[in-house]
Amino acid sequence: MAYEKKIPVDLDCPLRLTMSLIESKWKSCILDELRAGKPMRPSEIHRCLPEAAPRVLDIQLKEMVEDGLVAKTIYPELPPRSEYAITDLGLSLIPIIDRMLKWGEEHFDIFEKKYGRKRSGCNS
Amino acid sequence: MAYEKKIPVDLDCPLRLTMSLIESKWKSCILDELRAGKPMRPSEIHRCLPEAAPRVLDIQLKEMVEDGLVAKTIYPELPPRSEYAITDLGLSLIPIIDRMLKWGEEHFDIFEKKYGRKRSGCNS
DNA sequence: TCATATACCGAATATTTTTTCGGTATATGA
DNA sequence: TCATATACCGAAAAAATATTCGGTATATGA
Repeated sequence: MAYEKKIPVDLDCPLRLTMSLIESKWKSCILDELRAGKPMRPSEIHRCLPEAAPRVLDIQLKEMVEDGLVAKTIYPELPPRSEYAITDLGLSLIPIIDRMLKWGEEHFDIFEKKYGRKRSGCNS
Repeated sequence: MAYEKKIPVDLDCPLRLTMSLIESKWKSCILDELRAGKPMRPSEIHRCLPEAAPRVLDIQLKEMVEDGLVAKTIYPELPPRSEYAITDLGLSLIPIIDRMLKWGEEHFDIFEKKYGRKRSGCNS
């Protein structure tokens, strides 16, 4: 099968474990989108994270389901409909996401000055 | 030059900014090693993180210096000696590292059961 | 009829990250 | 003398990740 992670998560140490669950480019943003608890359709998530290629979101959502951070519901309709919702486990990561968000806001200027302007991407 | 990141950090959103500073495989572990404030020599860090290839630590330390998370002192001696110490900026990330560490400890069992045993790596 | 939207997947490509290997130079102790 | 340790770097290979493209199937509305 394509796109299978060799080692699903890193069990080397607790820190690496946590990191490995969220370090893929868009996972933290996905959690941030789902944090409110409202289930979202993939297309909705895509629209919120326009910088991310849809395929990557597919893959990362799938991994997050596998890891138990997100739950998927498929509605047997046509055209197809499915929804992703944050789980309790995923929710327990939100305080971490929050701190990172806050840290990023507080220190944005330093890095913008240092490495240039540009700004678009995810709407946090 | 080899091993230069195309985009030093991700300025798309505050969350990605923070993530991009620490998402490389060993950066969070390096911060965790340096958190106490005691400057460490590269060889010392290597010994604490035996799973990491020395070259990677070199590279990631260099990036962290560039990003301002870590400060480097070179002593003009022979054989060469240098030390890396966490900066105030790096220190401000420690609460995040801490939460991730704690989360990892609290949820280790789930993932160990799910994805297998194995345990070595960094000594947190 | 035809473009659009839906969710998802495989394959190929591109990019990034990590790792391995070899080399610089010099001091120390066996 | 010789292996070892020190810090660091470049190049190349390997591995992991991200991206792009095209395809499945079907309902809706123009």
